[in-house]
Amino acid sequence: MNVFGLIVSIPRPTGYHPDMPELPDVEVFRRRIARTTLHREIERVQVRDPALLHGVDAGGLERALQGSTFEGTSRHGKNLAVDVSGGGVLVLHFGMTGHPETEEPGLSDRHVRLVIGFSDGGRLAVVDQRRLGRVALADDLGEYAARAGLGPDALSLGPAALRGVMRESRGGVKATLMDQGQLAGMGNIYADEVLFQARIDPRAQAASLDEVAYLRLHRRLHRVVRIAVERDADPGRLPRTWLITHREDGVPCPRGNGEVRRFRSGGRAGYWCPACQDG
DNA sequence: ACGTGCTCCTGTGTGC
DNA sequence: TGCACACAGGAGCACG
Repeated sequence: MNVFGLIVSIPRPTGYHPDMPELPDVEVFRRRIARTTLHREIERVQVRDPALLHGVDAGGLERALQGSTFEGTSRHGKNLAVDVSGGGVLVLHFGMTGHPETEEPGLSDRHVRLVIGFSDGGRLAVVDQRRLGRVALADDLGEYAARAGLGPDALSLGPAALRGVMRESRGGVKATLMDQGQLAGMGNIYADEVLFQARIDPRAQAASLDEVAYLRLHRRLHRVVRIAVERDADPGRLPRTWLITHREDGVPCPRGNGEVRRFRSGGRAGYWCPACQDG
């Protein structure tokens, strides 16, 4: 290894993903939008990328929003809804790389896909580099969730309900956790995190776990989401004992047991600690 | 009813 | 310097 090899091998923060909107991230988005955009008259709607619109065109979105105000927010899984005073909700899904900008958005940013301008000069923008996000209208978020075939929000499931979902599944525990039709909100990153903290082998069949493991799964899911939201889902502020900042094959386990391993399922990379996750 | 693999999409890093 | 390719992963789809 030469000097250049040393330089390029300086570890960049692994697992740092500025945009990976899963349940905790979307909850942070929701709170920010609730803090900053309510009760302000919508003056203009600028659709910069119609590809994000689902079931509505630019004109329809403009008619639904213009002159109205946002009056409240809700979240279901990874979907965020903003109540529109004229009726209905604006539903936002951030795909893999999306996020809302509520401060002074850099409007020249070419990744800005939607700008909602308020009459007081403020704005709400949707930024989405990879254009996998979605903007839609619905009567309410429950109606949208039903139409989209989403299961209950992951946080709304009690221990017995989560156990029920797992016991009825014939798939893997990680795939079931990420199945938005069973429970909505878990993505690749947080599914790995919850399984790591619950000490469950991600390759296990969902129905094969013992009762204690289901309880751990439920408890850890809630705890992981709560702490992540408290810390604005900012990986840099999450506990260093979490897997999320150690998503790299061969690095030491953040809990001090062996090494983190990469595995693949369904074309997706996952990470786990074989020494910790033996349940 | 599962998993797998492909597609959408853009940006980054790596190998030749 | 460029070209090809893998990878990132949310979600929907065809396939076996």
